[in-house]
Amino acid sequence: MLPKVYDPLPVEDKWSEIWQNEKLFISSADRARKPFVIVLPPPNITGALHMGHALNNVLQDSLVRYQRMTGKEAYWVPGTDHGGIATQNVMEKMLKAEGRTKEDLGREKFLERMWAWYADCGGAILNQLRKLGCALDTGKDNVRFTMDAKRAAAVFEAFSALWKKGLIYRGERMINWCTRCGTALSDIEVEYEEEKSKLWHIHYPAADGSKGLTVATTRPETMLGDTAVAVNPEDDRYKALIGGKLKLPLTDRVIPVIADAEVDKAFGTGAVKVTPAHDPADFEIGRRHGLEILRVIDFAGKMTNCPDKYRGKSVQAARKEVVEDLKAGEFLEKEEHYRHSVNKCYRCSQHIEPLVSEQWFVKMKDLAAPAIKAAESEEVKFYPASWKKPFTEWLNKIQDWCISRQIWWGHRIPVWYCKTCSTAGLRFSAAGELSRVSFKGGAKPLVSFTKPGKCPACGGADLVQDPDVLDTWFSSALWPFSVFGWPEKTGELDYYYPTSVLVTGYEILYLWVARMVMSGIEHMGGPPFSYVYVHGIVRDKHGKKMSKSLGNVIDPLSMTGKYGTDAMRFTLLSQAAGGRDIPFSEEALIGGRNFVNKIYNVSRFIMMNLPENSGVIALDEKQLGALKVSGALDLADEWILERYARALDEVKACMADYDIGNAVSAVYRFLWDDFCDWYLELAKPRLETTDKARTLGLILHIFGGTLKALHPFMPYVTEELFSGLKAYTGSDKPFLLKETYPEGGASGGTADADMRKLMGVITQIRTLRAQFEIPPARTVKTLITSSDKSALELLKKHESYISRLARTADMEIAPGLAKPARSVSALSDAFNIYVPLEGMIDLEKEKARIAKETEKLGCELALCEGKLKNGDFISRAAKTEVDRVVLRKADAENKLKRLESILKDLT
RNA sequence: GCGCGGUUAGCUCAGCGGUAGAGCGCCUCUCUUACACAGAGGAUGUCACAGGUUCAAAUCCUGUACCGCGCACCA
Repeated sequence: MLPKVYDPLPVEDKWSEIWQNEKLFISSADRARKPFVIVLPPPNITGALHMGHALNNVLQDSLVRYQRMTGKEAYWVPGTDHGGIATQNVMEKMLKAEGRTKEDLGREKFLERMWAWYADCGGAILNQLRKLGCALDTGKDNVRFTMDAKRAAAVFEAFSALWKKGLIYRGERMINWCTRCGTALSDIEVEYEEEKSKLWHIHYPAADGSKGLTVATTRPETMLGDTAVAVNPEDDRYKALIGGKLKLPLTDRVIPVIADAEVDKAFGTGAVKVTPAHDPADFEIGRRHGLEILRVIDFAGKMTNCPDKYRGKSVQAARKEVVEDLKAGEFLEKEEHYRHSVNKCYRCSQHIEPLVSEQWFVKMKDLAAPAIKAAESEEVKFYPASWKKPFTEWLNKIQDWCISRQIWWGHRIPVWYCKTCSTAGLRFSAAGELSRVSFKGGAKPLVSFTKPGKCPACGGADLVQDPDVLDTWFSSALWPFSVFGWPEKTGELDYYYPTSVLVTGYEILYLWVARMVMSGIEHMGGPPFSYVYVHGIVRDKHGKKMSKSLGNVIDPLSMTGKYGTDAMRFTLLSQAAGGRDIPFSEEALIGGRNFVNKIYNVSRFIMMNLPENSGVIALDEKQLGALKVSGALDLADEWILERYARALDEVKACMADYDIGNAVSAVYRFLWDDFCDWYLELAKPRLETTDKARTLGLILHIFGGTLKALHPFMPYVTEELFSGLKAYTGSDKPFLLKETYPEGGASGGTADADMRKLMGVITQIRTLRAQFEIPPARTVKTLITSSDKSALELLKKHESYISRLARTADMEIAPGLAKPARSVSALSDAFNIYVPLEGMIDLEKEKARIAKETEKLGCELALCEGKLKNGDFISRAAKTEVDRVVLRKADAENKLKRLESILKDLT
């Protein structure tokens, strides 16, 4: 005897292993079939997968499996991402726990550790993806890594091509510097957070001893690097001072007052201290006016180039001291409370220092233009479409991309320098490693994948590589074609590129998606995918972002362990609609688990009824067709086939729109509401008769098809149950993924309408029973009458449905039946239903029921009458609508009349 | 400041021009031989607010409020 409750774990372990061993998910460039390709957004090898990954992967898996079953050569390309700064940070933390730093190890040893970590963590991630049921082949030769040899070749090719086109350059610019990570970041890697702070008003006296002026700042410590004060040229308060000199407090420097139209007269005091080295806006002012760039904060976030007392102090400490000293010197006019946003590193949340530094950049304007066009023309189409605008707007405002990172883990910049020729431009650390390069100092770049044999200028062989690595997103940007071996012209590349759809969260739309589109167009001549399915973020149940510090992280694997993978997939998918964020709670998984159990129990029910060794009994399409033609099918059979077809049609329509959530719930509703609650209940008695084989055949046909239909969404339970029924369904395919997705093609016959009539009657009788507290086990006598003879015939013909599902006995179905005394009544369509209840009847209760019903119908009638009296409605509304209202009115009138007569008889 | 999304049953959300829906929760009855992770029945909403368009508005338009998220500026 099968257990009553489904146990997912052994099933999942079994199938995930079999699927991998059988190489079920591998794809070959089969030119006879249309490809459907998704490249997996490669997870960073920073640790375990989180809920967001689970959602992302479950969505992709559903698409891939569905497309595979509808006949496409579906391929989901797996891989992992080295994850640059994020992963290096993980390693640094581990080293810290050992009491060491990466410098203790040195670059080479550190990288060895990183590769060992990749082997562990990368493997673990693939394992987790397998557990989620992902149709990814995780075999060694199929899994890519953003830093493996082929991807390294792609990175070099891209860098070199952009360099040759003059799109990559090295320059001194204002960049975002994370003092904790010790590296430059691109503009989109900075996050902003509102913080309470102060606005300090500082008086700068004039150099000649006159009054001077007052500036307002949120960063007093940067005054040590001021090289001017700017005012608006139209500002009458300061016009006289323009061109004059000010004495910079706390220093012995004198700085000019300059006029710049960008200065907002209304903000603060209307006078701006200008620190070109440490503020992007000031940098621009400095550039316009040829101001000196005086760096007072170094790469470690410590003060430098300033009076001794501040030197070497942190920015925070210096700020405090500077404010105190200003106060002591009576330069501080006031302190205002002020809220403003501070820049934070997206990887470590520490403050970002804007500083001027020499870095590698990619010129973006020319690359962005065709990408904007692709989005606007919908060559690349977004789901939901609302992402198109932010996407193009971001590209329109794009700035050059800082691609160099001062970390060790990543693709080393493929640029070499001759020690002899470039001495002035190179700086070495104490350990003898090249630590910084300056083109301003004369370093001459040689772009090469491997170390060049000799310097083309002096013939010397002493060449060193640029110490920096590339932004991790540089290699990610190439992913949709690097995975297929680009720049080699491989068969895979030719067959699979461009890919079909990219599934990703909106948080990396600019970091990743935009850059893939640009690189695809630049290097491959066309966008890397035609659709971008943008999903939301999985949040906690209060809508808060899950984070370790908040302690609200839900681990997907512990959830699948507790509720089963299929349950979690179902829950995520049904909530994923519309690309919005998903508030996720453990309780939500219960619904999914219950559904899985329901499916399992259908199978269990079927198994219990199957004759042993019967061979194939499921009906195929041909047999069904024949039965239909010969009229051998019962109304319920016709009905369930119609509902089944309609559900499948809905799935098809939804999937075409990437509306996976609604596709799943269409099958859910069909299986649970139609198939289980009505059809199986009606089929039960027939399983005791000579109709058994035919009924079982139909059940197997539909249930087998439903399992196929559900398989893309809930792969494990469907595979397990389908395989258990194979001997009876006659399937010759080893796996559901090899089956053809069932087709709908609902015909719109009369079965549904007829069945609705019966269901209405049944529901009414059930309601009466419940309201008059008739024990479920007890049968009741029931009379059904109507003036509609053909409708009565329908009931008469299917009397057994009613007696079975409403537990009636001695039913009388005939026209003109009088309401028996001491009976309760209900209306359904054209039917009057009477249930005699000697002794049990509560007259007042029945009267109240009928009164309530009468009131409802009265409202309905009034509504219809109101509409029909309205001349505008008659003349302007669609004719079908007017007809409908006329019918509704007639129906309400008719029912009211019947109720009235029932009430009269009620004594 | 600009933009995007949200505001519907206690909770989470679907519906997006023709009589308010689902799941969970709640109440009543039932361990009826697939399933109590179930079945049957029930209660519950001026669809944020104000205008407008329309014969008809939760649904379209405009504005307001509140919530969330981007982007920019914040000296």
